Amino acid sequence: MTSSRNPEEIHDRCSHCIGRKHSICSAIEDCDLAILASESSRMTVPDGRSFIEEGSPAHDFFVVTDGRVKLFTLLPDGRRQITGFAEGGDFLGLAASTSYAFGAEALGTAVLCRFPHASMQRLTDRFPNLEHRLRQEASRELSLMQARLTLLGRKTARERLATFLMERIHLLAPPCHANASQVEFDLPMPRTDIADYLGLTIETVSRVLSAFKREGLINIRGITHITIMQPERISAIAEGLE
Amino acid sequence: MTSSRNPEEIHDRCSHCIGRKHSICSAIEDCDLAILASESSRMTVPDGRSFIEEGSPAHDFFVVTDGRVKLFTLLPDGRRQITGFAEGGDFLGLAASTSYAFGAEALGTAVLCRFPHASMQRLTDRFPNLEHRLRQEASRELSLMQARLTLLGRKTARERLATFLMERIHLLAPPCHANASQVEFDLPMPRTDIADYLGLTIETVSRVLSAFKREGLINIRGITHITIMQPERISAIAEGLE
DNA sequence: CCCTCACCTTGACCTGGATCAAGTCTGGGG
DNA sequence: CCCCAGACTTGATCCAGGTCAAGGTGAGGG
Repeated sequence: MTSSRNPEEIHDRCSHCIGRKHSICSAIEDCDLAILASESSRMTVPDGRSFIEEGSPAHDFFVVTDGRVKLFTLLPDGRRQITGFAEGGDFLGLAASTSYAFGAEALGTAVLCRFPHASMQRLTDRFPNLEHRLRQEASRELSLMQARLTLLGRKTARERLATFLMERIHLLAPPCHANASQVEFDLPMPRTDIADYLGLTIETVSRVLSAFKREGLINIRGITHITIMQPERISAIAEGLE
Repeated sequence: MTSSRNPEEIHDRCSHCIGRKHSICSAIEDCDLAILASESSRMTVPDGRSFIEEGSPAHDFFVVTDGRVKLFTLLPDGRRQITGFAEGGDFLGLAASTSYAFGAEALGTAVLCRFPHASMQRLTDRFPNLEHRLRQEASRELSLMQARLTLLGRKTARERLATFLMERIHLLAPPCHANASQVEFDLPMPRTDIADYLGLTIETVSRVLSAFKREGLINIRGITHITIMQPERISAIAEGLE
C-alpha cells in the first residue's frame, strides 16, 4: 500500500481522474482542482489488503479511483456481512461518526484517493457546494440501504440472486442495457463475497445460479462471465413477481 | 391529519419543541427560531395513518416532535420490511432522491414538523451549519444501517430479538441503563411490527420472547411491558456470543 | 359484568436454505 | 503438457424458522 503526494503529479492528478465527473469531486470547479489535489493523496491497495478496520477511529474519507473494494461488518465469531461493493468514483467513509461502522478491503488491486477529515473540513468550508454534495451522496446511499434491508429481511434466495444480477446490469454504462434482449458482464467478486453480500451461503449462491442457467434465464462462461438471456424475467424474479 | 401555521403559535413553537435540543434544529441559534418556525408547519397524524408513500415524489422533510412513526418498504405481494422506528427528535426524509425510498405511518398518534425541500434549501443557504448537521444525521443513520444489514443477513432469531431489546434499552434516557442490573420499558409497537423489523414472523418473535422469559432473561407483564432481568446476557446473545 | 375482537401464544408439521461431504473445473507454475 | 491448489458445483441430510391451526388474553363497549 503506497501513498504519493509528489508536487509534479498534483497539478493534474485530479483533472485526469476517472472519478472526476461522477464522484463528489464534481462539486469542485476545474480551476480549483489543484486545491483538491493538495488536500488528498493517492494510494494503491493490493488485492485482499484491508485499509479500513471496522471500529477504528475514522480519520479519512476515500474515493475509489480505480479497481474495486468491498465493505463489510463482522460478528465476533467471524460471520461476515458484506454491506456493499464500491468502484470507480464511489465515495467511502460516510458511515462513520467517530469510528468506522464497517471494514473495507481491496477486491483486486485498487487505487484510492484519501481525504483526511481535516482536509475535507477545509474543502467544505471553502466550497459549500461540496457539503451539499456529501449530503446527496449520503441520501443516495440511504436509499440503497432501504432496498438492501428489504432484500435481506424479506426476499428468497432466488429473489436475492436475481436482484443482485439486476444491480450488476444497472452498473453497466446506460446504453448497454436499455432494452437489450441480452446483457453480458463479468462478476468481479468470488462466490463467497456474493454469498456474504446476499446473506446466503456459497452453496446456495452456486445452486441458484445453476438453476437460473438450467432454466435458460442466464448463461455462465468460465466462473465469472455471465450473460443474462432473459432480463425481463430476472427482473420479475427480483421484484418477487414469480 | 391537520396542519397549522397560524402566526401566534409560530413565534415560540420551536423554542418549546421537544426536538429542540436533539433534532437537527439544534444547529440553529435561539435568536433565529422564528425563521425556523416560519419555514415549517406542524401536523398531527392519527394512529395507523400513512403520511409518506414509498416511491412518491419527495417534497418534504419531517421531524418527529411527539409520538412515534414506523418506516417501511413493501414488495409487490405485500411482504413488508420495517426499516426503522422514529420518535421524538428524529429526522425523516434523507433516504430519498427525487422520490421517497420508504413509506411511513404513525404508530399511535404522532406530531410532526414538516419542512418542504424549498424551505430546507433556504435554511441551509442561510445557516451553513445546518447542512453540516444534515450530513451528520445521514452519517449516523448510515452507521445504524450497517448494523441492521448484519442483523438481517447474518443473525439468528434469538440474536435478532436480543439486539432489538438492547436497542430499546439504549433509547432510554442514559441514567436508566448505566450499570443497572435490571431495566424496564414498554414496547410501543405490536409484535407484527417487531417481526417485520427483524425479518421474522410474528410466531417466531413470540416464541423467542417466551423462551427468554422461560430462561429468566426477561420478564413480560401484559403484552407490552418488558423487564430485562439479565442485561449482560441479553447483550451477549445480541453480539452472537452465546 | 360479560362479550367480542384484535392480538398474542402455543403446538404440530413442513420446507428453504444451511451444513456436511464429495467431486469437478481452471489457471498458473514447473 | 501435466500437476496442484484454490474455487466452484453438486448431492445428501439436517434444522431453524416458516406455515398452518388452535387456543389464550385483555381492553373497550354494550
